[in-house]
Amino acid sequence: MTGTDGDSVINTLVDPSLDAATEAVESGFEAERLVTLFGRCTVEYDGRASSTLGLGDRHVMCKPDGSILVHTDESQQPVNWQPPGCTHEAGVAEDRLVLESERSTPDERLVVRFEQIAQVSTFAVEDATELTLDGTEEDLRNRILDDPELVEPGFTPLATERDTAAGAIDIFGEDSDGRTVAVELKRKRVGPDAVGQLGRYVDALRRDLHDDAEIRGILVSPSVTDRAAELLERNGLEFVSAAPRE
Amino acid sequence: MTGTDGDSVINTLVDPSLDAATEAVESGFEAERLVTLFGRCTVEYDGRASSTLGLGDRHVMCKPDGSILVHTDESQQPVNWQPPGCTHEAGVAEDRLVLESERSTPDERLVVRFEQIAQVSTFAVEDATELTLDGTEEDLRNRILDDPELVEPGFTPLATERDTAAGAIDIFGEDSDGRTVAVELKRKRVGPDAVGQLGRYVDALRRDLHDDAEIRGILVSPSVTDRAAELLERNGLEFVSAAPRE
DNA sequence: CTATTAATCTCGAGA
DNA sequence: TCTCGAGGTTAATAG
Repeated sequence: MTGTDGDSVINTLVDPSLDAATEAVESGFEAERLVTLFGRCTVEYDGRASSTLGLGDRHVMCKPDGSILVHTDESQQPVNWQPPGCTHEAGVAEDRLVLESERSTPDERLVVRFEQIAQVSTFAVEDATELTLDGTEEDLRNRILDDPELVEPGFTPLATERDTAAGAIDIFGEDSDGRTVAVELKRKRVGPDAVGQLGRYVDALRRDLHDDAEIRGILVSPSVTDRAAELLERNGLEFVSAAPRE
Repeated sequence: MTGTDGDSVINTLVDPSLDAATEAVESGFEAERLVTLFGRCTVEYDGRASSTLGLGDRHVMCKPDGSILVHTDESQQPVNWQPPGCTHEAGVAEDRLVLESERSTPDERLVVRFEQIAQVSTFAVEDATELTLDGTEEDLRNRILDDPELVEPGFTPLATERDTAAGAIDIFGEDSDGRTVAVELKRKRVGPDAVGQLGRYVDALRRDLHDDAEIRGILVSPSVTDRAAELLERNGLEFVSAAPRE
């Protein structure tokens, strides 16, 4: 097996002694490596909420940015975690490897106690590249700024992220009759919440502009739910179907 | 090293050959084990959105429930993933280990191509216990049902999850004067969205009950933002401060 | 720091 | 299957 010393890309121990495991984790933290453990453990969390998790086999990942993830064999989401910026510590208590992760603002603490450690690995990670993502709300905005007729013939965008007392309007513009138009963009099918958001912007515009001119609110998304459609109708708002791509 | 055969709790290969790695991953999928890989790879995703990720060292976890997670050394969130229910496949193409994860409704596909594989592990996971979590919205609801005076003296809960055309009201009840009260609960400080939600419930009640009786809407949370407070005021809604615990 | 909103949000419940 | 709302949401961005 390669990588039993701390300078290798990988350092892996299978069924390690308590001392060997502790030393591997500590030196992994020290060297700012990605550290993973697999074994039988309990987990306690206290902070914004609090939780306990009884004994079971879990996969624990500690990242050099201070985040920690505890995964079971189910679900995309970790069963417990801490966000980046936490301080990790490894120690031994009552003959068990104990991982502690803490942060402040808010005060939060995660403790993992291993009854049995099946594997410890530490990895040196080199990753220069970044993700490029398409099909976001920003793509939908760019599509509409490129071709405002997707909203309606004669629509003229005047600003993006135009600020109001209720928040920023995605696209602020006017229609062919010179009426003010607030456009709210959503990349996918939306429910009543998005209609409420648009309604608040239109209301804020009416108060901000305090004139009697008609102000239109248009929700642009691939589709809306029935309740959202009702709410649009009742609030005198409009809907235009458009998607971020295709 | 223990666990080089597929029946052990762990099966780990460090710097494996392409064939050995492929065989380990395939037998891990077959045996419904938790499979992890670490190595230099690219990732492509196409589905609800689409993304590409260039070469870099990443940790990949495939769970027996069909989920897959690709982690870099930063961030709590995976850089790419698929939800549970996907079909995993491992294969070799152009001298590289390729993992493919697919699902339908919606059609989504994730492809990981390894240029170099530093480690492959498969784990047999036994985990009978479930997480217990405190400090949730349900805890806040139970607190208030135990002691309705937390809302106000004389408040009487009549139903939880009371259905309206706009959705379910957390706590439906009446005040000491017999007026209908809709209570919306939030476990933490809230913004304008929660006020909109409460407003929709109250409006729906007014339409559903179609009488002229006054209907009160009360938001219960630890605190509200300034804009939320304004919006409450403007919509004739009320706020009571309470938290899920302490 | 706080506030606001997007997200391949995820997840669970209910129809 | 879709819809809806909670979440220790997380993450990014603006103030």
